[in-house]
Amino acid sequence: MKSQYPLSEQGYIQQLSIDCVIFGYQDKKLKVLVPKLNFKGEFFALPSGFVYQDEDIDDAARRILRDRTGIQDVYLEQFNVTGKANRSSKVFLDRLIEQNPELIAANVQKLNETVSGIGDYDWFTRRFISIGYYALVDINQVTAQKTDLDESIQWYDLDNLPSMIMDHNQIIGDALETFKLTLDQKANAFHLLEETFTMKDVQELYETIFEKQYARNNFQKKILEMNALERMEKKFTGAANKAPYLYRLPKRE
Amino acid sequence: MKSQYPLSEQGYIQQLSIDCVIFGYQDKKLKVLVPKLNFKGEFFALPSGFVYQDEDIDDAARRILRDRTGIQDVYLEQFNVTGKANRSSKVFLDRLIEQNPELIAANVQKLNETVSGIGDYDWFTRRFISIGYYALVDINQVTAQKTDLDESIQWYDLDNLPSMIMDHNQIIGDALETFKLTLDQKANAFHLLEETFTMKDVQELYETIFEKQYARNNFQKKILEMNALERMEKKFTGAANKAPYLYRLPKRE
DNA sequence: CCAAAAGTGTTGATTATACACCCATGC
DNA sequence: GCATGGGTGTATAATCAACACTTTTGG
Repeated sequence: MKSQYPLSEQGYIQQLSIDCVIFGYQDKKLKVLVPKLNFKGEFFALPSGFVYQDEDIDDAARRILRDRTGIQDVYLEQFNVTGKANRSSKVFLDRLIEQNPELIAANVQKLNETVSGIGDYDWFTRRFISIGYYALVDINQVTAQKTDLDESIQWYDLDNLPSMIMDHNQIIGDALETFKLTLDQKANAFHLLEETFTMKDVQELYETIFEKQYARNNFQKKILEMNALERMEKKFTGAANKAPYLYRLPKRE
Repeated sequence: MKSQYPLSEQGYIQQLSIDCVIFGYQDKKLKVLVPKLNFKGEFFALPSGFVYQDEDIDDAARRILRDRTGIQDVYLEQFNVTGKANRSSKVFLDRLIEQNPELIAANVQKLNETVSGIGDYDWFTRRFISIGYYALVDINQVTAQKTDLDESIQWYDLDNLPSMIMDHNQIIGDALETFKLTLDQKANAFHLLEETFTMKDVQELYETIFEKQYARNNFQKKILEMNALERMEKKFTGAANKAPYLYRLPKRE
């Protein structure tokens, strides 16, 4: 996926980037998958990328997720566009170079090997319009893999995010806001759970997302009345109590 | 606002356009302001434009509205991004040229005088990502003015729109859908009315938008409970009945 | 004083929340 | 049988829609 050529010659649409906010859920916590860039200094950046000339923007978002995190076939929603005139990664890149002075050395080959190689400085520091996507993934099903670009890629609790480059913290906030605001409408929170799940799982998820408690029986009614779930066989856990039903999203054809 | 230079040299962001859907309301009908292009043939196109390098996308949308329709200071909302790989105006432009063969004549000066001058054919027929904005305007306050680019600019009933170029009919549909879906949340429908209005005006507006009837008293309660309106003095119409209160949106500071 | 339309209060239905009960499960 | 947690039914509260009544206005 990497290229010897500078970004400006790889057939991308100019000045347009896609930023992906990947939400996961575990232990009653909402989490975001955040890569840490493989440079000296603390540089956390959302999985981002550009759009090929012959590629739908939705496909670009999926490709970026796949290449950067190893995650395939996830639920995706576009949530907004950030387009301030002064929005560029110049401040971030200059700070990065300052802390990684070897990058300006005449090691041209190495520069071009890194995707954000400083050979692309001019291209990269132009003003960028960013289309934001959020993804909802089953954190257990997915094993995020870092690329050469990343020193690490890790899940962070939503209330304990690292300080990120540019406006990426802001973008995460916008993604969360849109997710919560449209959740009832889209009924998409289930994508954060495993393929099958109990009603208790759903309730705990909702309680985490909206930060409030629900009554067990009424919650069950509300969810089932959406007719969005398929009831499966019971789940025998070995515990000394009635086995709960399992549910899943109906197979999409 | 026009330029002798081709579009590619005017400092726009490449392959990024803004399309504006301007909603108005009159005689219990929702309307959209649609310019008809000043060429032979029936070419209806949303007011569209591009984003300058040093310009916020929101500002660009406002500028496009102002330059193309004469409308200033309107309520604007970004609603989505259309980014299919095969999205370009090539089909439309070729049809336009076919019906306007004089455009390919060697009259270079005239070509460059028109904003969509065919001198820009290559630039213009590239794939474009479109950011959609919808505007809500007071149809009485606003007198749309056509530019040289337009043969006419006219309000069309939403249920009687002309067949438009590219995916512009689709974009209008998306704009309307988002408007309706977020209306309660944003409480922004009032921007379609005059500066002051009666509760009956509001009710008729809502009945038009949602295509259903409301009970007068309950509707009044619902609207007032939003606390979004300021009650003014009464409106004496001369009719032999109780004068209704006037309302307005509180002055924004 | 009357007709017309606006404003507001009151009732009834619907829906949402709280409470209660029963059921399955493994020890 | 009993403790535990799940499923479902019922009562209560709150919300929303329907009805009724009063007020204002100009003739």
